Amino acid sequence: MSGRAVTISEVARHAGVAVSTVSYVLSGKRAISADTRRRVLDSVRVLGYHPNAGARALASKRANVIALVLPLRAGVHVPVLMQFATSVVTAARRYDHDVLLLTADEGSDGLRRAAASALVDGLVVMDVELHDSRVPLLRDLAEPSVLIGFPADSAGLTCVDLDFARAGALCVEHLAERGHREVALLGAPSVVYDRGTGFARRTREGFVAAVGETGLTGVALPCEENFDQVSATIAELLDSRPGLSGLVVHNEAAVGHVLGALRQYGRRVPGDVAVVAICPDDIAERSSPPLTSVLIPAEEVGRQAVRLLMEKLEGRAVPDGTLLQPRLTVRDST
Amino acid sequence: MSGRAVTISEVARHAGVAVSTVSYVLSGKRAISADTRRRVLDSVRVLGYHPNAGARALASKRANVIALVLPLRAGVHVPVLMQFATSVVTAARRYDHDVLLLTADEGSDGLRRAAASALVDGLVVMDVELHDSRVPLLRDLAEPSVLIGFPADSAGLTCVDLDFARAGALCVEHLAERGHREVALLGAPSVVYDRGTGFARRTREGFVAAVGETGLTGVALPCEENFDQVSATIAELLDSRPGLSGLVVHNEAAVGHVLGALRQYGRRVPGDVAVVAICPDDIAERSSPPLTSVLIPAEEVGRQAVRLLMEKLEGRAVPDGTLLQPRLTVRDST
DNA sequence: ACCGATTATCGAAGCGCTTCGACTGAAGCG
DNA sequence: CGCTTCAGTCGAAGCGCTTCGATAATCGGT
Repeated sequence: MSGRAVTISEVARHAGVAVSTVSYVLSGKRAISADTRRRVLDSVRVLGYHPNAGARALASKRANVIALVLPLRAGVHVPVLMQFATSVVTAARRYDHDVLLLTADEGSDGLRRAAASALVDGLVVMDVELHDSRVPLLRDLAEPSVLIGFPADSAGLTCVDLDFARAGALCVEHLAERGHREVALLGAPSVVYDRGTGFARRTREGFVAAVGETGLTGVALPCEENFDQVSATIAELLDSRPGLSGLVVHNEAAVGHVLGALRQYGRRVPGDVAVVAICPDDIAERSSPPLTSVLIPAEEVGRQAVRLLMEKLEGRAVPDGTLLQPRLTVRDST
Repeated sequence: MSGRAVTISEVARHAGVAVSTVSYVLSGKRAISADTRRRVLDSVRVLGYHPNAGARALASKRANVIALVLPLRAGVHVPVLMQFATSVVTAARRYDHDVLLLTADEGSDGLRRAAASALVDGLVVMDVELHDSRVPLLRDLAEPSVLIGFPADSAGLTCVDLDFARAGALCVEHLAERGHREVALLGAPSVVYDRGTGFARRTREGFVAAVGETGLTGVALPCEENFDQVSATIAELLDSRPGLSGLVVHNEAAVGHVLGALRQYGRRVPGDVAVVAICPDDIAERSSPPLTSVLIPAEEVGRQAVRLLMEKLEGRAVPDGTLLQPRLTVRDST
């Protein structure tokens, strides 16, 4: 129950200086003598001063808050989302910014409101689809934004993402190196492709292209997320392609089921079928056997997104697209 | 690229009224004639006016923002966390509030900073442990807060949660009704119990108590989250307790593995072993067979937390503890 | 020892909003 | 019919901060 909040003028009085001097000590925007600085900082500490965010925002026209816009869709793997979110928050704090959480269900209006009311200085928009309704708005919003994911037309926007095409290709190349000749991709549920979700489609494209380039045989299939359907898909696959010996799984919710189904049909991993997953490390590690995988570098994507946004807030120019290179970790499944 | 933001005085000029009149139209705090109201609202629409959040916060001493404090711990199931988060955001928006995301890694300082700088009007703190270091701070913060989860000593705090003890008991009662005499609880990883996580311990207590009351035989075991360890635990369990026919699983990450292990050892569900899970519906539904389950009503918990916080912000008194009653959905596993 | 440049500090003017008190005219009342 | 009452509106005073320009005080250079 601290009483009324301490204001800058109380700090000034306590330190025996002008209000503006306190402000300059705290912001560092003008030279202040070492002696004065110390006295002011002491007073700040003694009184427990915290600048009032609203007043600061009003006077400086900077809220020091960025918006994080999350999707609320089926088929996006939530833990990965959460990794993005926490890395965005952590990164933002390093730039002395806070994060306001906006969810997609308020739609574009939510973005417009937050931006127009100067609640936030900029936006990080997650899980952008190929034809995303928020994109036109972002394009002509006064506030800068950074997208995680690439829309079909990314002109005039700043986007960051893992290079999913490369990730898909990397998996194929790894399997090819291991001597596999016939491979398959089990991807997202079909609804995700239909919706035009960039990362799913791009992974598939990368997979297909790499299959061509390496001279392998391969199919890419969507993959639902319940055990029975996964099991049926696997059964059909094993049946129709007896030469199949390599599997790429790009579906966090289904990897466990895939392994279960293979076990069910008596296929050993990696003896009979090698499996590469595109998923977070913890999932790969707690599977049996631990899976060779390409992880989504959520932490880095979030960090880069914030860094780019901060650069834009400073008025600096930034590259339009940033594609992070995937890395494959070999474990026991290939 | 909307130019400079529209201010209330531009709206006032456009509508031919005083600034204060516009303010009263928008807030409804004084009577305004129907005619004036219409003119003002028209101007607001035409000009695309959005009140400046900082100015509003400064003048009214209300930011209309609440903080959502998320944990960043292992062993908490992330999708459930996310459900909480989105329901908090959605609920807050219905009260015309936004949500600032704070993560636990900033610790208590983060809470203090957000509160002291008047960035937020109140806090919702998720996943509170029995002995949570944030609790003392919350207790004497000027800003109201609501906890999701119960600390050991909840005096002077407002807490909401699912009644996990009841949830554990409910599972046992259901198995007893189905005629099972010997049951087991597979809970969280042991680290979660050691940490003093309320929901894990309370579920176990409820389970144990109900086993006693119904006259069944039962054990409660922690459960790690990788397949091989789950498989070993199940093997040992089946081996040491041949009469075992009912399983309660309170571990979202492990349910899939549990079913896989039972399949591996030739046990049919529910023929040989009945399984009840405490987990979100989507996990229960996409398992094979679909699991009888008690779900964590994340949506309702979040909504209630926000409601309670809003009541406190209005200065109304609220109950200290709110326990939500669990409901069991019968599916194909029992 | 005087001058322009520098350095350190102050005072005051807002930033855009809410809210209080005051004012006006019309309605209600005996 | 003069008086209160009240609905409807206005003007102005802040809210706590940043920032601009001004003012002293200090300094090296000559």
